[in-house]
Amino acid sequence: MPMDFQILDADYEVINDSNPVIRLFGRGADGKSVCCFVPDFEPYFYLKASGDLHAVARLIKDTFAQVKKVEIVEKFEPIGYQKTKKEMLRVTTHLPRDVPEIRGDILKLQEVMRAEGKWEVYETDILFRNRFLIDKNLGGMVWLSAEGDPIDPVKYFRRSTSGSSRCENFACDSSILASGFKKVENFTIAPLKYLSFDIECLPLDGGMPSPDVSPIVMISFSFEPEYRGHKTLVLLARPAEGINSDVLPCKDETEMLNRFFEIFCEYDPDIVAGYNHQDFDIPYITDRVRALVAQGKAINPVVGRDGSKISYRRFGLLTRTEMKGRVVVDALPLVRRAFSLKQYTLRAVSKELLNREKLDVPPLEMEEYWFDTGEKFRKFVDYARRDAELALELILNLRLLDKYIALAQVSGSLLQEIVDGGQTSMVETLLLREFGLRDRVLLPKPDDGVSAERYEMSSDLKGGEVLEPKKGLLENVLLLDYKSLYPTIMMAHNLCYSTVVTGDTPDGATIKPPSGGEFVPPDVYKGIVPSILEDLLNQRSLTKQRMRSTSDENEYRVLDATQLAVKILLNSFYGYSGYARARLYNLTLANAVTSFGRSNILNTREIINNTIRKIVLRSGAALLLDEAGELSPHDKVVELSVAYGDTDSVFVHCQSTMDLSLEEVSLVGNRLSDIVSASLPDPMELEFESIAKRALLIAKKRYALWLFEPRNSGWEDKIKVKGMETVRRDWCELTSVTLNRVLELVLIEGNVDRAVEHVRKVVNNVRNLDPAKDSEIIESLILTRTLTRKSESYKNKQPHLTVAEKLKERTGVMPSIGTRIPFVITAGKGLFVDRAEDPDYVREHNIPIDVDYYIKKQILPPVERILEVFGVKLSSLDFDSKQKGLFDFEAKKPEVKKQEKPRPKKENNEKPKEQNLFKENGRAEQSSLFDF
DNA sequence: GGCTCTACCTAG
DNA sequence: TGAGCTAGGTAGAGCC
Repeated sequence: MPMDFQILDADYEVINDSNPVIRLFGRGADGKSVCCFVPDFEPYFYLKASGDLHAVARLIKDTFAQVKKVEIVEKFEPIGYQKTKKEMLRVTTHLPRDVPEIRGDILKLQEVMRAEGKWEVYETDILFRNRFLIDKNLGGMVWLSAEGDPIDPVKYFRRSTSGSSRCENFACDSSILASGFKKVENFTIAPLKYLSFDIECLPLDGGMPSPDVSPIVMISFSFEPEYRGHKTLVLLARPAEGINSDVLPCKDETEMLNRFFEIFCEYDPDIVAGYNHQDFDIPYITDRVRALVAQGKAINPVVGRDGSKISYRRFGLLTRTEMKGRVVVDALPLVRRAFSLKQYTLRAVSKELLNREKLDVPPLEMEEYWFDTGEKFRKFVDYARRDAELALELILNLRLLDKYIALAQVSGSLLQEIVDGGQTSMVETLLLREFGLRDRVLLPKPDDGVSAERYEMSSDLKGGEVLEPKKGLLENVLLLDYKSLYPTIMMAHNLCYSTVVTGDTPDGATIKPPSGGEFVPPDVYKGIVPSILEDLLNQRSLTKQRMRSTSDENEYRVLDATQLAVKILLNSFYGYSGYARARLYNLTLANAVTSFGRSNILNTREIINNTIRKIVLRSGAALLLDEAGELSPHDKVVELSVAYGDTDSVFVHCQSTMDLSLEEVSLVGNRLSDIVSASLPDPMELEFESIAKRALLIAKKRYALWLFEPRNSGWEDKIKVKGMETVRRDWCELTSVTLNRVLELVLIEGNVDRAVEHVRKVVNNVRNLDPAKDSEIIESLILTRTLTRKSESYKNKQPHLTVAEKLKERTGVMPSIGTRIPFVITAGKGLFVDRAEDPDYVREHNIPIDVDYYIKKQILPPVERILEVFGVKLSSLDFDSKQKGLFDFEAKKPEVKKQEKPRPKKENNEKPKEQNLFKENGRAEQSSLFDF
């Protein structure tokens, strides 16, 4: 009977020291965990040699015992348009590890052969499991239907010396030896099992615990679905009585650890979650087990589905863990990537995203709590439990994995690689597959020297064009943008590694980008990357189509994640081409893409400003001047000018002597989109996005819009802020709240007077700040900045570095690189960097705040940048001088009624990245402090 | 006050 | 945040 399962992980095992067997781990539709063994797949790579290839082939076979066979094949080289394929050698080895072993030495045969030219090896650094997945057109989270007989992995591996000890603990529900398999289309996700865990250590003197000496005293679990009726479970490293049922007291730490591994394997999770467990808990457990074993304790730390033990590897600062057959998912980096927050402590994240409180036990009192027998002990246990719960809730409630699962499916990379890494592995997987199908070989990864050289060169890569904004407050601004600009440029102009002219000269005309270089047109050779992009684009529209027709909520979510994943992949190829560590790096290509982009946006501006110039609105139609002919008094003439644009967007200012309704402005928007799109090569398209009733343009990459978007038969409005201090995390909340209010008053109510009045009040309140009374006010004065490097690598002092070093002095623990450090500026003399202080410390010690700094450096400059558009001067804001009536900005009432007050509630899965003033919960809270 | 440099964060 | 890219604004600090 065929077995259907979703591929979670893959690797290989060597049988009899001679035959590699692929192992595919997965979860079946029936809920069973599966290991599927696939024999008979062989490792190989390519060699470009010169001279008599038959002789070279013989020499290779004679020289290397690792080589199983050598064949002559016809292949294109990786980069450049080529008229014909070249003969190359495909070298098959016995074992996967033979490939890296001989790839260097094989090149030395060139001397032996006294051959001309330069020999090269290709595809020598592809992991065997990936080679298999790529060649068989499989991939991570793909559904597979496998035929074959059930086997006992223990017996199967008995012949193998390397695998025998491990497979004793083989942990899959079923194993089969595949005789055949095929990919299955299935838009559901297997019933995955999620487990998260968290450890508590007893540090010495409240400092950082060290695995050599500091014991693990508790391990908490959270399960989805339940484990034997438990949603959570807390293991204790000591006996205890009178504790509820979700607690498992053990004799000692060793017994607790053994129970941990037993429960772990019995539960058999697919997803192993935690918060920062990749960097902390897993390495700690690994080292602690090693320390205990060294003391003669017996611990069997199995976590892998194949019976492998817990382990980790450090690459510099980065830690990687692997649990065979499972996927290790650390919620911390996922939350970081998905949400722009001021801090990423579990406490801050839970509060912000789950609206859940983390419980707390002060580090210095942990010992006291642990040895307590009453309330404190129970608190400690609940605290541990809560942390495991929160980690799992983050992943499940926020659906953090959906996107990654879809990315795995669309790109063909394994889920673990995608969760751990960036775009590189996905792009390379797609490239390898497509290059293979088109008989083109791929380069190995460049070594560090080559990457460094390329890195120097990358200054030769120019990016997008940013148009100078028409600064000030504008009414009726159309927002148009190019849908997937760079991918569509690559498709439209056939830009690819395989079409760039580097050697062979094509017959006929070529495509010449503004940046230089030449590319062959698609009828000469259709580019590989453009083909991949085309497939992705088609896949996206098919997915969207299916979304419209499905009524199944789960399927809808999977499809939505899929179309998002496709979009991400579409946009990854350009970046890869200019990435110094890419297998395929080509600045001619990368520059061609951006240069077409730049000339495109400039052309667009030219067309709108000088070719179209005006649109005539007449009986529900938007006409060009030519089409309109003679004008009548009923016509509305709209004058167009591009007010701003950045890379792929254009803001068009619509001016008329008469009032314009949103519907009328839309007519113009649709017409512009049609005209400009028609002038572009397929599939490039300028889309009409939305209308800004008012737009405040401050500088390049800094603006605020009062946006209207069509929503079933009506309009939905919101404020969108880009680049300004309200969306920047290195400004305090008081700044963003104040600025948001100012923007709201100016953009929606058009009332500059009230904005000025508001700022005055805020300034006054800060001036008269009484920190003893308003200790919580400090909250809104906290700035945060990321610690980006080691102390010694900073050339200048930095406020957050000052604070980080103070923290190290006080607690003994230096915050790690990548942490966002909160700080406030305290009163005193001297440089401001020296007056940065930890907010908690300030609160505890009642240290006065530098009120002047907050007024002069935090509130006024950003506010002034906005208000100076209306002629308001800074001096009028700081003092209670009476400066009313100087400016009289009379706002026209918007002709479309604003949507009624109740705004959509902030949902948990909504990214706070995009600021919406009305959702700013800060406003209501702050109003008692600053806004009366 | 203007200029240069470092540092950070954001737009796209 | 040790692996996609560039463009660009603003601040602090040191220098003239």
